Amino acid sequence: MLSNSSKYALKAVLYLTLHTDENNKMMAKDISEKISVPKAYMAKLLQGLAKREIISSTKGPKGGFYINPSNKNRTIMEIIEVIDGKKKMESCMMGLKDCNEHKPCPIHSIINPSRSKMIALLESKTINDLAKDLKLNKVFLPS
Amino acid sequence: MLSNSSKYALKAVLYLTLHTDENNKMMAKDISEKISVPKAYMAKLLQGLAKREIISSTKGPKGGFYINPSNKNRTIMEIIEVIDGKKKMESCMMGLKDCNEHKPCPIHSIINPSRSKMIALLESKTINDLAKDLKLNKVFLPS
DNA sequence: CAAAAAACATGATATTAATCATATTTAGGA
DNA sequence: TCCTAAATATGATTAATATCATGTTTTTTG
Ligand code: FES
Ligand code: FES
Repeated sequence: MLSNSSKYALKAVLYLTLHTDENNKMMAKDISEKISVPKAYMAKLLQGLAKREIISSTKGPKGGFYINPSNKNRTIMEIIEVIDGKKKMESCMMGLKDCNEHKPCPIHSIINPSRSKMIALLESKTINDLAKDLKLNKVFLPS
Repeated sequence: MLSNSSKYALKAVLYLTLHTDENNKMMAKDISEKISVPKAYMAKLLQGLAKREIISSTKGPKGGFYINPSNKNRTIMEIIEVIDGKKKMESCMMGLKDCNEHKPCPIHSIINPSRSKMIALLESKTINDLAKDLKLNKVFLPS
């Protein structure tokens, strides 16, 4: 439902939101250490996120990755989509071509209401929302 | 969240529930064709399900796989657990060691209520429940 | 009892996802 | 301007899933 890569990406984006801005950038290597993600893998993910403008980056000395104000308004779902693709979460869990009320699979009624709720929330919450919770110590980032 | 193998297993079990009993058994090959699952893979899955007594089987000519009355009371979750293992569905979606209210990850409050609901339903619905829906044409099995 | 038909057990291959490595480009500072 | 530090692009390796193949055991039937 959520790939490993998405988890790492989300962790990284939240970490960056808490600890960086235009004049406090951070290198891939350091981020990877802070959130315990393999560094080369982290770098690749961050590059992908930067390309899609989920996060910001600058090259060269004193460069690095960071979050600027417009980045903060991305929703959680946007991050997941960039990594896993749009439809992964919405596809039929039993393998029907498309998942809908009109021709539901046997577990559609079990899965779908909860999943829809979940998706709606992921689409409404921004990374800034979650960052606020983190600052208040209401929630915790995996080591 | 739900492996390919689990999907196939669930499809197969439901198909068997509709079309077999002690004196109407079915071979792996035929089941695989009916539900469009590669036959060797299907056979392996069915053997695993039989070993854990999710379905029944007999060897030799006129043998095959089938569902008996006691098999029918298994829950959907039991099938998923046999294939994917117990904890796969309950683990933290961001990678925290354990998922609980006491030390939640940033998306716990988004994910967990819906997921708990889903799990509870999967644990309460039996394959017989779903088979009834199928008979009434309320739901449909993937080709 | 012998032969054949089926599941069973086990291992091999292929595909995909995760991880690693490295050469290229860009930007800052001496 | 040249050196160096960083991201970027691209591809290679490894690990995990999914898929395939084959020999062994059990049971029915002639
Ligand atoms: S049709 Fe299968 S989950 Fe909706
Ligand atoms: S703590 Fe992460 S999903 Fe519950």
